Amino acid sequence: MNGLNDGPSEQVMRRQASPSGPAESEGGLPEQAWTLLFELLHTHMRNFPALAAEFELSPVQAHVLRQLGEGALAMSTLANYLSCDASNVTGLVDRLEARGLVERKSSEQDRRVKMLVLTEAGAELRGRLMARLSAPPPLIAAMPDEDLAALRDIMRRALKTQ
Amino acid sequence: MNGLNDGPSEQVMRRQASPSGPAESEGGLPEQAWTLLFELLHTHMRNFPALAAEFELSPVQAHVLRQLGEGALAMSTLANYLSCDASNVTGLVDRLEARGLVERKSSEQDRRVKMLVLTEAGAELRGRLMARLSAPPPLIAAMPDEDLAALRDIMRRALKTQ
DNA sequence: TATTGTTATACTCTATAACTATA
DNA sequence: TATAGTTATAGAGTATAACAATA
Repeated sequence: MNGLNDGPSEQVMRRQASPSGPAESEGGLPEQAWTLLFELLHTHMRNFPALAAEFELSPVQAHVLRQLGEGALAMSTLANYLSCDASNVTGLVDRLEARGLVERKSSEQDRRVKMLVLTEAGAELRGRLMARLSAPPPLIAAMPDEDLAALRDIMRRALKTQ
Repeated sequence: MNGLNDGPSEQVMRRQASPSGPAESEGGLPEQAWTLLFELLHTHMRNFPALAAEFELSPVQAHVLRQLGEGALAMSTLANYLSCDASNVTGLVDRLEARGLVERKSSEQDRRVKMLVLTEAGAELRGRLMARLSAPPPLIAAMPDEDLAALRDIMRRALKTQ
């Protein structure tokens, strides 16, 4: 188990929206919209370790599995993706390899490079992880269809323009 | 420095949208909308350690400062908020206290409890951190006003209903 | 010479378990 | 007895620095 208190024994002291950001009414339109998204975002970030722990993965390991689904990746590319030093990736991959989730394959073109690929077990675990990650959180699930469609269209445009 | 490669010496190998989730067209409206938001979310999550490092904070320390801005918090409440064991909070607060950012104050009502408050320096740092966190990311900043207003209104409704 | 990955070392974050001081 | 916080210990994530193999 990882990243969680077991019991619901706590006095929760729930807070209203925006426990952190500036008043939502401040700033221009981008700030107003972002401040609200920020809420959802940080709630999700807070829950991510617990979500990864459901699969007995650390948050970083979950990121690695997520990324590795796209195909083979050089260790250095992974280090870059994770914004961490290459020396970390060695240990990170050691542990994933020990669990039989990934494999190192030496590159033929450049024998310094080691490519990472998911094992069958790794791909299976990744599939379950991705399904879990892709399940809309309650706040999204509760939205009316009209808002969901608008949100989808807005995000489609934004990601396309990017 | 923390959580970052220094140079832009890497071959970036950028990917298109959705490096992870299921096809965006799958599922119902909630899944479609969520899959797109998911993209933005994980990009933000990936950058969070680097962002915290700009203030020489670990990601967790940044979360603590963010949360502590709302007022005094018992150590146990903070542990609950962070979804971590109480024993971690001791060390976490030790380090923040050593840097002069927070203070422990014994509660008068229950002398077992220690309340955490920001010092003046802590409040100042938190202010700069929050300003940085609240700055809309490029993807949001580039949205047309019409989409921003719609997004804001949708999120307002969602957070209110919650 | 420069780059890829490893090893060595040190610090932070995390968990569990045993302890203390209060309640 | 139960709870809030600490201490002790161990494993994982992170950084820097030095290194081997390869380019």
